[in-house]
Amino acid sequence: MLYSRYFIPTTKETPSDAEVVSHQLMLRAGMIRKLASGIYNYLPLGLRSIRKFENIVREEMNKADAIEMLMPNVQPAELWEESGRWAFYGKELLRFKDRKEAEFCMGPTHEEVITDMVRREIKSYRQMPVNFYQVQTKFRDEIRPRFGLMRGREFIMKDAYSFDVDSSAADLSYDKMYNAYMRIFERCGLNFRAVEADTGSIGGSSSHEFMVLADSGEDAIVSCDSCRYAANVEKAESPLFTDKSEAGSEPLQKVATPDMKAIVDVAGFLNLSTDKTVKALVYASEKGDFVLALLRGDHELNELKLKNYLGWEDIQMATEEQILACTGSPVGFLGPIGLKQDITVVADRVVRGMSNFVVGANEKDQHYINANIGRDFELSSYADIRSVEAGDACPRCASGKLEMWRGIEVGHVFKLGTKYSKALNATYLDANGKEQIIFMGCYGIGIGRTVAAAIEQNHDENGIILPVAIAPFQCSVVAVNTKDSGVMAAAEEIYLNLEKLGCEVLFDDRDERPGVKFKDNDLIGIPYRIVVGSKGLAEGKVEVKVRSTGEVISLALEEVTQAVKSMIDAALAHKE
RNA sequence: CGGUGAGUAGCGCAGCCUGGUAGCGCACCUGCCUUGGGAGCAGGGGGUCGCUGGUUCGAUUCCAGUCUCACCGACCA
Repeated sequence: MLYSRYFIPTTKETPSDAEVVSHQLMLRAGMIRKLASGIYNYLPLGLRSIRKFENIVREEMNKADAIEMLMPNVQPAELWEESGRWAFYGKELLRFKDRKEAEFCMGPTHEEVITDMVRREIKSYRQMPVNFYQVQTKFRDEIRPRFGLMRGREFIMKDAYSFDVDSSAADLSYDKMYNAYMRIFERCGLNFRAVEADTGSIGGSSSHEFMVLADSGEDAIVSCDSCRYAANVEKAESPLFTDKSEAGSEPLQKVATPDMKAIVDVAGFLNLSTDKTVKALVYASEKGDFVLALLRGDHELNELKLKNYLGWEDIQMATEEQILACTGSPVGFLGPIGLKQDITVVADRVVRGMSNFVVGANEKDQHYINANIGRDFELSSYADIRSVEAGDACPRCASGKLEMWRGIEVGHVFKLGTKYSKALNATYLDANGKEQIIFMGCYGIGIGRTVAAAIEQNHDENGIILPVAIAPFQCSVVAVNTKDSGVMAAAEEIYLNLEKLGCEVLFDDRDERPGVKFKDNDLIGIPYRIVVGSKGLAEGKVEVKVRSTGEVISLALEEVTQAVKSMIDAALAHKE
C-alpha cells in the first residue's frame, strides 16, 4: 500500500472529548471518527485492525467447529415478547415501528433470533451438537456511551450460540468455546485473565469473562497468585474464615459515642481496631423488601452478592427515611439489636467467628460493646456478602493470596441452560422419540473493544504499539528523501519484495520531511519500520526499527526483506 | 435519568465579565526554501459564534428556553 494513495488522517492534537488513551490514539491515528454519541465511522486503518482481529476470531471459531452465518440487525418484536425480554430489556433496546405500525428493535444480541431459527430447523438429537456464530453489528442504546469503541452504542460483536442435547453435552460445548477464546486472546498477544463472572441480564447458570488487564478497565478482578482461581470482584468468593473464637463472655454494654458515625471514628473513639466492630447496612428492593446486612467493620459489602443471595431483582441502599422506619435510628448508629421492624438480618460469614464486638445501638450517639450473636440478638442467616480485597486468602487453594487488577471485558461465555429454548419452545426428539428441551450456551467477543483494549494495553508517548497480529500493517518502508532517486528506487524495491513475500506493508512515499513520517509511523503503530536513507544506502545499509522495543537494527540492503519477514513470522507464531 | 462541565473555522483554544457582525496556533491551498524525529519565509481560502425566542438602534457577548457533547453513578461485548 502506498501511503500517498491511502487515507490516514492523523492529527497532532487530541480531540478534547476523548478521555481514555485508546480513544485518543484511535482518533489521532485516523482509525475512527465519531458520527454521533457512541456511533463511529471505521476509517480504513481502523477497519484493517478490526478485520484482522475478526479473522483471528473466525479461524479459531471454525477450528472449534462453530459455523458462521449472519443474522439481521432489525428484529421483530414478537420474538422478544415470546422470550419475555421485550418487557424486561428496558430502554437499552432501541425500538421502532415500520410503515405498517409493526414493532421492531435493533438487535442488541441474538438469542431470540437464533433460537427461533434453531427451533424451526433442528428437530433431532442427530443434528447436535451444533454451534452457530456471526460477526455482526449490534445496537444497544447505552445510557452512557463512552471511551470511544470501548463502550459504543453501535458496535461489532462476534456472537456464538451452542445447542446441545443435555447439560453435560452443553458443558463440553462451553469448554470448547472457553478454550477457543483463550487461543484468540493469546494469539493477539494480550495480557488477559479468564475470570468467573456474574451472568447479569443474559441469564444462565455460570459464565466466564475474558478480561484484558489495563488500569483504565471498568471492572475489578482478582486472581490467585498460586492456583488458577480468578474472578470478577462482583462474583469473587471471599475465603472462609474458620477461626471460630471463644464464645463471648463479656457483658453487653451501651456506650455513648457522640457524633461517631463512621466505623473508623467509633473504633478510634473506643480505642479498638475496626475489625472488632460490626457495621450494619440497610438495603431495599424496588418491591419494598428490606434487609439488614452485617459486616466486619473493615470489610466492604458486595451489593451484587447480597442481591443474588436474596434472589432480588434489584437492590439499592435504603434511603434515610426507610432506614429510620426499619431501625428507628439515624444512619451511623445502626445495629442488629432492638430493631424497630422485624426485617431479614443477613451477616457475612466472617461475622460468625466474631465475639464481643461493637455494634450500633439503633439510637443516636449510642453503640453497644461486647455484643454477641445468639446471646444478644438473632439473625436470619450467614452468607458470603463481602467484597474480596487484594491480599485475601484464595477461596480455592490453601496457600494462595488474591491479587487485584483492573480489566476490560472483551469476551464473555455463558451457560444458558434452557432459559431461551424453554421460552421459545426449542425442542428435539431424542433416541427414544421423546421430546426434549435443547440446552444452550452463548459466547460473545467485542471486536472493536478488543482492538481498543489492545491499544489501551500497548502504547507509549509516541502512540499506538499494536501487537503484530492485529496491527493494521505489519511493517512499513520509509523513504527518507523522496527527491533522492536512489533512495526511492531502493525503498520501492524493498516494498515490492515484502509484498511478494506476503507481508502487509505500507510504503511511506510521501514528500514529507523525515520527522513527519517517523511521527506518523510511530503514532499508527507500525510494528517494524524499515528506513531507507541516502547515508545508509551509500554503505548498502538500511535500518529496521522495532516499534515495541525501540531497538534499531542495521541490515544490508539485500537481507532486509527476509529479515523483516522472519521477525513478523516469529511474532505471529503461536502455540498450537 | 440524576450530578458536573462544555458548545466560536477540520482540530486545539482566545474573545464574552464591561454589547458595535470575530482572532490565534495547527491543518488546508499557492510559491520559495528545506529533507534522519511533527522546519522556515511570503501570500491565500475557510466561521449564519449549537439552535429558538427575548432585551437593545445594534447580541458571539445580556436574559429565557431548547438541543448536542464530554465526565462521575446504575448497564454491558
